[in-house]
Amino acid sequence: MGTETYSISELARELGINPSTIRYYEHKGLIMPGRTGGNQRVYTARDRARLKLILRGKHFNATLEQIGEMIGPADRDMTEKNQIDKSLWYIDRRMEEIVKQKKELALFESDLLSLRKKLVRRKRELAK
Amino acid sequence: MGTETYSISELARELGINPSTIRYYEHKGLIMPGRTGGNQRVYTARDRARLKLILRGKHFNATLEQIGEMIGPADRDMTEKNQIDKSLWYIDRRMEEIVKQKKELALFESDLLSLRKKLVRRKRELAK
DNA sequence: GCTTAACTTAAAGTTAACTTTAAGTTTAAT
DNA sequence: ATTAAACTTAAAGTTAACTTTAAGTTAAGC
Repeated sequence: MGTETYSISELARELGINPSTIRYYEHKGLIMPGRTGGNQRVYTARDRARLKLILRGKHFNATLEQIGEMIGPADRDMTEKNQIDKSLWYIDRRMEEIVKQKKELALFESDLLSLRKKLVRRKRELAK
Repeated sequence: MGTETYSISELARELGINPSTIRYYEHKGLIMPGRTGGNQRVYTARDRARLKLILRGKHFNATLEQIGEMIGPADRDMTEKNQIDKSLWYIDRRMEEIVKQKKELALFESDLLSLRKKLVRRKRELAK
């Protein structure tokens, strides 16, 4: 029942990142896990989902700051209309960028393909 | 007739980057423009094409080092079979990554969409 | 010929995003 | 109860990719 929690190193191992990186994200305000009696960090499924979202965003060039703006502050429970509107605004901007990125990706792919062709042709020249 | 050349600042302006950035790429071995009698850099159409390729690669996460490996050294005229094979190998690796990147992009897009939905729902809750 | 914008180099400075370190504290296993 | 692994903080260190600076040199317009 939705009560599974993780220590920082479990989560880090699962996500393939350094525990320090997770602490760094916290330092930057992107997550805010709970603590045990002895002050050690405890991560919930929600924290894990946030982290995955952060990593996915990172994977194609969003800065941590942009990601923070999209997913909203970690502490607040997103109960304020203003905050929701702000997040929505950033999400919509990012969606526009995704469209652009898709186009750029296609262009780069075709650039690479034509570079590839050129190289193959040159190689054939050399072989003869 | 294919003889158009550019100064560093012309090229920088056209590409929307800092002249220092172009010098930095040269420092890293990615381009190697000619020089005037007075030692100032002269860029050809070929240099310009290389730069555009670098910028496009950058736009979605290739490091300068990876780019350098794909497009080959700036000085050599790509007349050596080994060098061509090396470039081809890196190009093919990058193409594989492009496929992955496309998938990730789609995943991120759907993550963002579901985050968006959640936010809209919560906003509606607050409004009632 | 003079001025000034654009260029030259090499080195230092900047920023984002970590990563490492040091010196201690907590938890888990025996 | 002891030991070792995992944790804690704050600060310093690292890396890539620039950007800025300083002290000159070259080129273009008048």
